[in-house]
Amino acid sequence: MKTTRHPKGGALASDAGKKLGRGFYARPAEQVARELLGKVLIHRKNGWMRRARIVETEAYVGVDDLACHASKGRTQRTEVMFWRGGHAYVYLVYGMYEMFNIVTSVAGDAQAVLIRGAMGLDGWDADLLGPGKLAREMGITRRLNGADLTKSELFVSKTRAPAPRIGAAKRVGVEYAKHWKDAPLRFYDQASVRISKVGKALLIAPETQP
DNA sequence: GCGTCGATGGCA
DNA sequence: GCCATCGACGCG
Repeated sequence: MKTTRHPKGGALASDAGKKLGRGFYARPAEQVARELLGKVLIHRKNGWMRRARIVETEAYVGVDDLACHASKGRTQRTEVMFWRGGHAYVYLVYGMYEMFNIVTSVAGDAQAVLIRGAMGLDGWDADLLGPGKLAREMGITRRLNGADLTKSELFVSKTRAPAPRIGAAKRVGVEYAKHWKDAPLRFYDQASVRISKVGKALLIAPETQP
């Protein structure tokens, strides 16, 4: 892609590629979480855009998954998780960090993928490893809760990326989730420099293709 | 490099 | 009372 770069990193918004469509998101969270690795997340604003390659995700697989917010039921906070796939679910944790998730599957089946890490593109040298930092640096706030990624200025590019070598591990910060706490639903690109909190003990056998 | 701890506010 | 977190601080 031919791009004009912003001095601090980022590129002209007009150079953004096509958005992934509903079909991509209307599938189980685990599959979407794997296939999001290597894809490019874009947030356009004021004629410019920030692009980042996704390197780490986590799947939350529905009301039966005790780590999934939707397991608490359909509340004001979890409402968008019950919408059809492709919407942003953004919420606040620990009083200061916004978590950016993408709702997946069909309406009524509350699954979502938490975007945990990415690498800045277009000369953008931000630290996007960790969900709190990623959302903050990409300017993703609760204002975008419920946004439709198939139509919004926030979206994932359809551009084909080389399929990364995928590692799986247990999810972070879900020790309370009883028999779900060790489920291998965190996925990461093994070629990525560093992944947030990937302890050796957490690693499951490497995998190859989404 | 690693363990511990506090910040800070929404939520059930 | 708990968090799908992060950064500062103390080690030695």
